[in-house]
Amino acid sequence: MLKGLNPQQKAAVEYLDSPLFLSAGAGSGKTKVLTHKLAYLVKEKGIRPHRILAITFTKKAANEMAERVGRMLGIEPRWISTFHSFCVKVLREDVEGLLMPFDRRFVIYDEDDCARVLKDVLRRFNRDPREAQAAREVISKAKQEYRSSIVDHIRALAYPASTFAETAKEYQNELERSNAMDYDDLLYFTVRALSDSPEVRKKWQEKFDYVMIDEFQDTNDIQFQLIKLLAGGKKGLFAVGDFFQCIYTWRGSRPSNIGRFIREFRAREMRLEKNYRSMRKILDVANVVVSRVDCNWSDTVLQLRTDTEEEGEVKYVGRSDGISEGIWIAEKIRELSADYKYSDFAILIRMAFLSRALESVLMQYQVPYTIVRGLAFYDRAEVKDLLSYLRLISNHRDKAAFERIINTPSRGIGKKGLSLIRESFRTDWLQALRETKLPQRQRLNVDELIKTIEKHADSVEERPYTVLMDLLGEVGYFDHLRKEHGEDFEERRENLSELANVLEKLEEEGRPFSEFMEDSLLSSDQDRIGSEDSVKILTLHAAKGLEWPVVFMPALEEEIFPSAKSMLSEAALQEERRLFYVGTTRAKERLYLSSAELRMKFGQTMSMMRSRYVNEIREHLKG
DNA sequence: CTTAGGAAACTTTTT
DNA sequence: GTTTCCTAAG
Repeated sequence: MLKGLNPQQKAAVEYLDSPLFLSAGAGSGKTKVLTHKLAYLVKEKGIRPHRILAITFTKKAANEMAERVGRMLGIEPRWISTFHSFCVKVLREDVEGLLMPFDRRFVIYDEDDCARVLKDVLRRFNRDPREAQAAREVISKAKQEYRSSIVDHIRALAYPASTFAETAKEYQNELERSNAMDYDDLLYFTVRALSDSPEVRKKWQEKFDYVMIDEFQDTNDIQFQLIKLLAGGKKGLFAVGDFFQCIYTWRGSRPSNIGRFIREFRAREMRLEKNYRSMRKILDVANVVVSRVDCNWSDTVLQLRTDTEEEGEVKYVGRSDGISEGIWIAEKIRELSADYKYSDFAILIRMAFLSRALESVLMQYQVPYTIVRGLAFYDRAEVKDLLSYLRLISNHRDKAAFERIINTPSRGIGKKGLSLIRESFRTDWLQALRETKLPQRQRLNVDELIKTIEKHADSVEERPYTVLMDLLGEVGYFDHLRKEHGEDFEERRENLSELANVLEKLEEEGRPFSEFMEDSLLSSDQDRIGSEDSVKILTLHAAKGLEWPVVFMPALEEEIFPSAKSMLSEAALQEERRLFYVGTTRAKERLYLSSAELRMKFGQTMSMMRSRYVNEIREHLKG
């Protein structure tokens, strides 16, 4: 289990005397330490694999870790997962019987569903539904900070955040009536379950002999709370992180959790600074960037070292506009494609909209590419519509699903009809649909819908594919598509047949529909990176933890990277710098930086200034 | 209630 | 350049 590890890695694997924090620089082999440590605990220390809990940042990291450990041990430990999917497991077992307004079949709402609910609530309070985004952020933050009363906490905030207190209350009521949780709720209610019930706490504390957490710099308050509850004084506690790669403070990460972990758990601290990923020139640049990152809680500056003799290449080019920048990238990829596969290339962008220009150029040059976020498959309107039908059929309380499909295809139910139906809601939407008084034409349409829902209610869980195929005809969905989206009807039908394929496979394997929904909601962008041989285009955030032989970082321009909004605060600028560091350290052999003088933004051509980061590393660039 | 047309906002980053 | 929201006529 210790073979192939350097002395520092080996020390971290073997150390068991107290909780341990491992500060692991980019490319220093932290995943290796995590997997070897897990295997070591099982093989050398006789701990049973399912008594080890390992929490990772993304599902992709969890799967990879499980697979690697599986190869070493012959079995895959059961408890390698993300915070969110771990919480779902806890809640499915223990949410009932805790005086909580959910039952174990609760569903998870994505941002779209949450926005739907929030907009409706805001409208009822005579407020602008466009505030939904702001309200969502306030509510999310309050839950992440884990206050005993979310509503009181919001009321006490500074204006205008405080005005969302009532909104938050009603939003939560609506989620509870739908038996639905948002992403934050998964953590919030898990922590509540563990803190409120000594029995539940004991059960989960005793389940694990050893707890390890990856990417610790990006944990938030409530996640720290959860770890504390699970730790329950055990010394088998191991966290790995790198302050310099903390890039999620905007959504609540607390890099200070590192210091807190060391203090509160009296953890031993170890470091890994030897880099096994990047060639020398890339590391030189990364070290310049990292030396400018403020880190006031540590006196030792991170300095990555490597033994490799190979130099690699770092190059910067400036181009006149976004298109010629794209052309330069496409030609470079062509030139290098003699020595590399397409999947060896990644283009890392600061903002999603930057993928547009790149996309059209790569298409012209016939370079196969995959945009990792773009529009995710499950975000397509037609896919969401049909999934909402299935959701409503399986959970008659699902408000977001109900509102999505009640008038899709059109049943003549508009604002008026919808508010009548909402008023009759008592137990679920099926009941509300039955009891609402409606004009005759609408009544007939709604009766059809009720019949459809009732007909499939018992089979949707086991036979989602069969139900989907029936549904398409019964509600006349293709007619609706042809009428509403004549131009790209074919494309949309393709998407639906892809959904059908997925569900057919699910049905054949005998996996339930709810499990499928859960999986797709808890997977990250990274999980959607396939193994196909194509150039990957993704945001820097999505690139965290990944690596490629050749990395492009285009659009290095002021107001893009660093972003305009980050310039308002020093803390945000610091985070941008860390993000730039994360970007440069994704590259193994070649790193190509570029910028353009003119760039299309909001459909207008803007004149851009070269990013400060390019100037800072100038002496390390050639060309 | 639907539809068409036009204004306005929109771009950080996401489990 | 695109999506989303609003309005006024049918």
